[in-house]
Amino acid sequence: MCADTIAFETHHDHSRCIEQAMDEARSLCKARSLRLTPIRELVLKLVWQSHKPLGAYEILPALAEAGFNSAPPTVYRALDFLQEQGLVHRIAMLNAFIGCPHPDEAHHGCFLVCRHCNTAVEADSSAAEELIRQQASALGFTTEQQSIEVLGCCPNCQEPAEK
Amino acid sequence: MCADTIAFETHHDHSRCIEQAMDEARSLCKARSLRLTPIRELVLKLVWQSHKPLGAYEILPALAEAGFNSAPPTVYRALDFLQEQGLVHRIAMLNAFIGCPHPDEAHHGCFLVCRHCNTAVEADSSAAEELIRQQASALGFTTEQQSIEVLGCCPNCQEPAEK
DNA sequence: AAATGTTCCGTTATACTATAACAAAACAAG
DNA sequence: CTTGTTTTGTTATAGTATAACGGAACATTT
Repeated sequence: MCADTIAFETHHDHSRCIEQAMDEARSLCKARSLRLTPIRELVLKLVWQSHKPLGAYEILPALAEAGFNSAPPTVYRALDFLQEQGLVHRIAMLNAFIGCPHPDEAHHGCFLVCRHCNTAVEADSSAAEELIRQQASALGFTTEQQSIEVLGCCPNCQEPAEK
Repeated sequence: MCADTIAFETHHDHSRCIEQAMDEARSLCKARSLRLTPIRELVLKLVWQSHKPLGAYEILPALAEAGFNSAPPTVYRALDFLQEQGLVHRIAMLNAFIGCPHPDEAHHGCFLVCRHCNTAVEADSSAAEELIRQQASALGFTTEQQSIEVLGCCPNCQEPAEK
């Protein structure tokens, strides 16, 4: 499993994560002739404010501060767009959204979410996914979309916060 | 992957599924000295009415008909109990609940949900789970709880309802 | 630049999902 | 039968998400 474990590196330069994500988003939208509007850009940036999944309603106040309309449909529309383009993922267990570190390649991903610090890492789960796909296929089931989510304890929280 | 694919068998005798599930629940609760109260029993039976995941609010009217109080906390309390005892699982993608065909063994399970007919099958995913657990472990992440959910098309819906 | 069709956004209302908090009832054990 | 515990009733509210419609912004063609 290769993963962007940078999220688990406590003191990484997070501004670079944000910059890179925004750059990728811009070039990806350009390549696809899609409009990364100010709202969509801001929502993406807010989601990338940390490596912790963010609820839709946590985004609203920041939208309001930035002078935008801030009713739920606004943020959900932006999140829908970003999800469709693979720029963010939704974590169903948490009803929350997290930025995708490699939106170029189509994938589902496997999310490791720490119960203690709430940090989530997206790990490549292609081996497990393929295994599941094949086993489902043996039952006559055609896989269209997978969701693999793991709750547990990240490396930083192992010692200090037992239970 | 071994799975109770009976859910995909269109004309199976479903009353036997229900009976077996209720029997197992009764003996399991007896063995654990827990009370399978009338409400809990009814909720479990309702969840087992079909092999399609059921929303909590779809259970309420049936509770009311049966003469019980039917406010949300009633059904959520019952569902919480049933989940804790492994008698039902919650499918996060759907905000819905489904009966567990083998509540005796602790497990997470992998749910194959058909987009068309909504039928869900619980498949054993221990191989994939172990793979994920090991890979997470290599990143220093301790797995506590896994959720594997698959959307797709079941064997019965393959031909008729393409897209 | 004006007209036109499309996409995006603002706005209001509402649906759906889930839990908090506290009192009353049922139960189990001594 | 009394006491402590578990379960249920009840009211209220929190949290998550979408429907529907009109208006604004944008891209394209003339």
